[in-house]
Amino acid sequence: MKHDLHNDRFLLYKCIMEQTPHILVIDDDREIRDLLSKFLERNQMRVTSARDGREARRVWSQGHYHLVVLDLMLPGESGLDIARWLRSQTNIPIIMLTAMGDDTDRIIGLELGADDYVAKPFNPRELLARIRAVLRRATETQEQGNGEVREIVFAGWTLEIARRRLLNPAGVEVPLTGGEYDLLLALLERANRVLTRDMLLDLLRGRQAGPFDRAIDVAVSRLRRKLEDDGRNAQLIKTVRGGGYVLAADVERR
Amino acid sequence: MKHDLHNDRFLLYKCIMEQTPHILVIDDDREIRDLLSKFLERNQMRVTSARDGREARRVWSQGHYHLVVLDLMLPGESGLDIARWLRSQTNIPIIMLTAMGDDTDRIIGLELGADDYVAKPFNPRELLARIRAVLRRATETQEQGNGEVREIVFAGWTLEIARRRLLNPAGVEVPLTGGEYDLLLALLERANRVLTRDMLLDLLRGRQAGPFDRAIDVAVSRLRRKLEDDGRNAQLIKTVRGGGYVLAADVERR
DNA sequence: GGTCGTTGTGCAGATCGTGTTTCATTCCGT
DNA sequence: ACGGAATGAAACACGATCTGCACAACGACC
Repeated sequence: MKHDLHNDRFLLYKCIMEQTPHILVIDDDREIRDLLSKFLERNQMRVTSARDGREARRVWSQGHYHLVVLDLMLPGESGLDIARWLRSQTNIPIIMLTAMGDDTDRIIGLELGADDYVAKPFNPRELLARIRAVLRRATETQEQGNGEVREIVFAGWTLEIARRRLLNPAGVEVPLTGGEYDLLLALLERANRVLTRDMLLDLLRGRQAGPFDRAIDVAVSRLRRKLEDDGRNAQLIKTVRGGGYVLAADVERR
Repeated sequence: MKHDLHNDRFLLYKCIMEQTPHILVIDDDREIRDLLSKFLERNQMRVTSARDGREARRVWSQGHYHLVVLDLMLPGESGLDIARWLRSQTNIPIIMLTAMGDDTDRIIGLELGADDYVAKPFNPRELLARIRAVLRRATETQEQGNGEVREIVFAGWTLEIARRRLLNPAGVEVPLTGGEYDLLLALLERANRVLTRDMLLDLLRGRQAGPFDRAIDVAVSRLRRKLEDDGRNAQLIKTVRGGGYVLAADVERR
């Protein structure tokens, strides 16, 4: 599912800026808890797990969570009870793990206020997708009027975050590829600080630089052309020989 | 995020200042009433329900509502009668629940001034999305002074909400299928923001994308053709490679 | 049961983005 | 100056992604 690559990047960015989402997994099966921890953590989420209601409540009181993954079938206290208890505390999003893909379960789950449910046995990737969808819905509705950064202005240019596009000083759109946008954003966010190729590569692609890796150079070159910033006597993106690149300009966040 | 104290206070504040939307659900099926109450309430809405016209009128006179969800098929007094009666009282937004594919009902309902309709059996999330959309339209224009949004104008085209139809710049109707209308509305409502396929699928069908899901692509393609917006150099619906689609145009709500 | 309209899937081809290669140019220490 | 290392930029190549078409599936309506 390559097509949500940019969304992944966006999530990554948000994680760094705000806080990576923190998931509470409640399941009695140790294997599942471990599997989920590993898997979700590999996908930029923090995970805490609990084996039953008692542990869940204890853990709950000690941390802040963004979403709960809850097994409906627990020994002792039922998952439904835990859901009810959670609901009495907050309106945190809940994803239920149910036994059968039965519609009855779904209705019950939704009545109790689950935001989604996943049938067991489940595919971790599917659960991840649903977690993301639920988190997205949760944040989308709340950050309507929120004072987020909408655009970044520098040297007459404007980068619109929501639309992922760049306007030149005359206000005309200059089309950027995904990679170019990411690079520019990375530079702007650390304006006036030198970024090594390693850092940029790690930031943008999450990989290490090979021995003769010119990827960043080329990306910078292409971005410079679009910014009408000639490479030899570049004004905006200055190269630091043996060091990396700096975006040299006053930036204003709005 | 939602569950922390700060945000709870904020929500509380919002509730008091703006009033959480108050929904009146009119349906004879007890299960549906309960399901909707639970589901909507945990999505920050107040819900009152009535099982028939008599109860609806009684409840109506005792409270103040922002939107009505109305089942068309009621025993005794028809849903259409209730809609007519509601219309004689106010211009409160109405969302109709219709039996699957009953086109006649749909037409009548829309002519009576329903703001949207949802086919039964429905996905609660889809209904929620539509409720939010209708409420958003209603309040947005209220703030601008005059009444409800009747149509959305963009790049010369006009989308008539009440009649669910599209007029080209010359004023001629271009017939849209249900899915095409929904897609266009979803794009218009978030104009100039990138929507991933996941989001669109979630918004339109309440489901998540499979690994080779081409549904959205095709839908966009077909919509583009009707909008005379050639795929390769599309002006209205731009594709964001690896990201999704954006409707790029100034939109005016009336 | 047949037909039509709508929506999803598979496939082939076109397009676009990005890394690599290559070579010219610049920088800097010697 | 000279030469090696670093950088800029054009050309190329490959893969990922998008589009359009044809067809299949599905349900509604007659």
